[in-house]
Amino acid sequence: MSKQELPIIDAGVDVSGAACCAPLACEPLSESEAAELAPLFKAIADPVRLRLLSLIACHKGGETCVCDLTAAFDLTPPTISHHLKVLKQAGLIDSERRGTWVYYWIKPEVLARMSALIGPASPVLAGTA
Amino acid sequence: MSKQELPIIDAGVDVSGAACCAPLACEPLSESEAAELAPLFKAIADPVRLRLLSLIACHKGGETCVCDLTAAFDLTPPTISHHLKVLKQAGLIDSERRGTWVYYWIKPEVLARMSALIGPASPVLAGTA
DNA sequence: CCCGTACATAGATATCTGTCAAATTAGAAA
DNA sequence: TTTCTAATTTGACAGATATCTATGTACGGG
Repeated sequence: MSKQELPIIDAGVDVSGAACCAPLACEPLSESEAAELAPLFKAIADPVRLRLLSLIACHKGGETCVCDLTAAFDLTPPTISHHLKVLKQAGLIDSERRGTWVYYWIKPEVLARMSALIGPASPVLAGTA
Repeated sequence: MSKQELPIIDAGVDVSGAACCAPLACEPLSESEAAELAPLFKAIADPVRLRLLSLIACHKGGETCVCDLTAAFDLTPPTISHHLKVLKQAGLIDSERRGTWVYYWIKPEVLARMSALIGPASPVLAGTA
């Protein structure tokens, strides 16, 4: 948050006085906000993890055991376990062991926050549409 | 789309007849859908590119010249150019050269599609909330 | 035409990431 | 306890990625 409050608006003005760009409209993401949010998107920026998330979310009851997830891919159990760990460490899912099996479920609030951030009403990404 | 229509629901049933999971609720992402969508999220899964997108989107008039973007970072112009290329190849932004400067703008439809996919009303990620 | 500025490309390199095989932990059942 | 199954951890390795320097291209002004 140190060099981020520099007047970005003043940039792009050459000596002739002709600005190359219009000023800002909404408030852009700060460096620290971006650093905080990027890992969330990185967690779902993989086809396997996207499908894992989808499979977990679509399960009636809201939770899925790892055995079902592993069965849906050509990948080895360690690889699935790795991807689940990435999703969990990002805060997108949570898990609990019950007996032999481990169950995973999604945390919808986090997904909703990410969705809102890139959605049409976002205060940091409000499009021109 | 080959092995994806396998009965995932049947997995997780052990010999004792006790299922470890409930069946599916909504329709999960297919392998090809995930392969198509993941690169979109990968494009914004970087703090620099997230801020670039935000800076571009927040610019009044809907477009920004590269000089402004480069000025907002500690990175070299080639690095910014690289990230803009990644965003453009993913289809999130577009650009045009006008005289000396090159202008970038976002494509809100694509962002909106991504937002809807992970949002609360998603048919492939409908949460338990 | 030549020069300077804005931006992109090419090449090099250090780091990160996805995957697997092998070993490990946790629980259930005999 | 011993054994079997479910899931995770570890270690290794190939491939991707973010960044830089150096070079190239496009445009405008003398």
